[in-house]
Amino acid sequence: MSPVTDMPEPPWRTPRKEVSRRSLSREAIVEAAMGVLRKEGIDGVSMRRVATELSTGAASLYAHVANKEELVELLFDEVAGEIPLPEPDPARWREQVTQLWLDSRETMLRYRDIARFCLGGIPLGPNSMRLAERTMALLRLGRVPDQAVAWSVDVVGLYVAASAVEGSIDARRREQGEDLDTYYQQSLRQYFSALPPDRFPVFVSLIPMMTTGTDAERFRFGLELLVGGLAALAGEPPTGPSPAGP
Amino acid sequence: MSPVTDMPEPPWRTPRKEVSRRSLSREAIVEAAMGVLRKEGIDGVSMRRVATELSTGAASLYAHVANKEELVELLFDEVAGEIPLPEPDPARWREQVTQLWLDSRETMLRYRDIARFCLGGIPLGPNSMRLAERTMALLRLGRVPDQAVAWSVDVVGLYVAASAVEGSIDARRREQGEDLDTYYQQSLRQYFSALPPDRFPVFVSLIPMMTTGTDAERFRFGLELLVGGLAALAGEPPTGPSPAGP
DNA sequence: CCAAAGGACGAACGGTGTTCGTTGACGAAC
DNA sequence: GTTCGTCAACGAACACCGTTCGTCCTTTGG
Repeated sequence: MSPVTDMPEPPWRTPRKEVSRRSLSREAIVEAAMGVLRKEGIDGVSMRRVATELSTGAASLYAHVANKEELVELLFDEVAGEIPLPEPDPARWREQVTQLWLDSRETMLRYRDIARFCLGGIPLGPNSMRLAERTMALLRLGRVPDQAVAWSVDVVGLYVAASAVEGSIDARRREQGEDLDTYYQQSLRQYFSALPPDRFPVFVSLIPMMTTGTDAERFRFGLELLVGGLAALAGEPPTGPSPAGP
Repeated sequence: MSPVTDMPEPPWRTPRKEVSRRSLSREAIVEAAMGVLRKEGIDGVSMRRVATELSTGAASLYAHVANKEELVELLFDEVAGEIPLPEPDPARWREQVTQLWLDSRETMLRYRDIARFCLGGIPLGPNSMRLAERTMALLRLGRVPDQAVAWSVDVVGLYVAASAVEGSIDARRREQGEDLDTYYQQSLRQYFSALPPDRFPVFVSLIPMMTTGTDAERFRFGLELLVGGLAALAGEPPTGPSPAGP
């Protein structure tokens, strides 16, 4: 069409080599998708969008990836690979497992709302399995009963993922404009304040404490509830005044 | 087009009354959407699908509902209204709050994957607020510290919703064919068994316990971890051998 | 009785995941 | 060296999705 593209190939260039046609690969697709995920979140990762990133069409991806679900699985496992794993130390198992779960949430959060995948199917990729193995090893080192170990990895995984999803929503709001975040918080507080105190006495009286603390602090509160329960199952004495004391 | 529809109205019928045009309403839309939700899950609830159920077009819904998000909010609150609320009894607060959260999960599960909404924005409808109020009242009755009460409703809500989402996936598989469910379980067990035991020693050794128990049992395990933690914060003595003992 | 108001609705816009049929380049066999 | 089969690349299309626009037509207020 345009004169530029209508120009014949100059003779000193081999006419049809370019960048070697067979350039697409599973790794390239995952890498491109990770870039989109990082920039725009999981909703930005569409087959067309990823294909565009590789300057091709969506149909081309299906030669390397079964469908979008499989692509997301690959993405999640890539993220799971970035979670730092501790070297198990029996004396510090409780601290280590807590830190591991904190790191899990934080790593997921670095990739926006990728955690939504966890809640739609158990992660089974190699990195996810490594994570599960290490988690179970830590709990067993802490003398947590076997049945509790087996269930905890699922139960706590659910909680971590759910918290990461909630955190990603707040993070999105925060980055889309600092004002929008405070506006939202204010309108929420306003809605709460407008509740009829006779029908919601407890709720209204606790409004100040509901908007207290960051997502990360609330997450840690729940996490320590869970880990504390596991420690109790392991026969450890309860910690002193315990978390979230006033 | 067809001869049938081309027929003129018979004279003994008032020509343009039919069923009284103004028939759409917010309630009718929510009711229709609830029907679709019950039958096909939240993914089945599209504006077009709900409109078709009311034998109209999608555009007609927007006069009564701002957008799909608002419709889903209304749906969730409808579901929240079906959760049975206990009459608070100080002596049995722990049992009551446990039962309340068990009922929450079960009620959500009756409406497929509606719980996915919880993880995309805090429910603020009247029934959701009633639920939150009652939950906080129970915890306070149990002498749980105020800050813990305020955070628990969020933290445990996250866990309940996440577990309901996971449960809905299993439920879908179960109803789409009993065979498919057992096939999935078997192939999962097979995948686990094929893991190299030298790299996944703990995981492999615990495979039998990982596939043990129903979703509801696993949920209860985590729930009792959380409630136990809250009871400890309230200064109550720990329960005997505690949940999930072998 | 007429005019303003607003619900109903068909059509369209720009997106989505996925499939189909064709093209064209490569490696192997002859 | 030529032919042939295989398979990645790809454009087009299908069936959806949420939402908006403009128009019709009924209902209501004056």
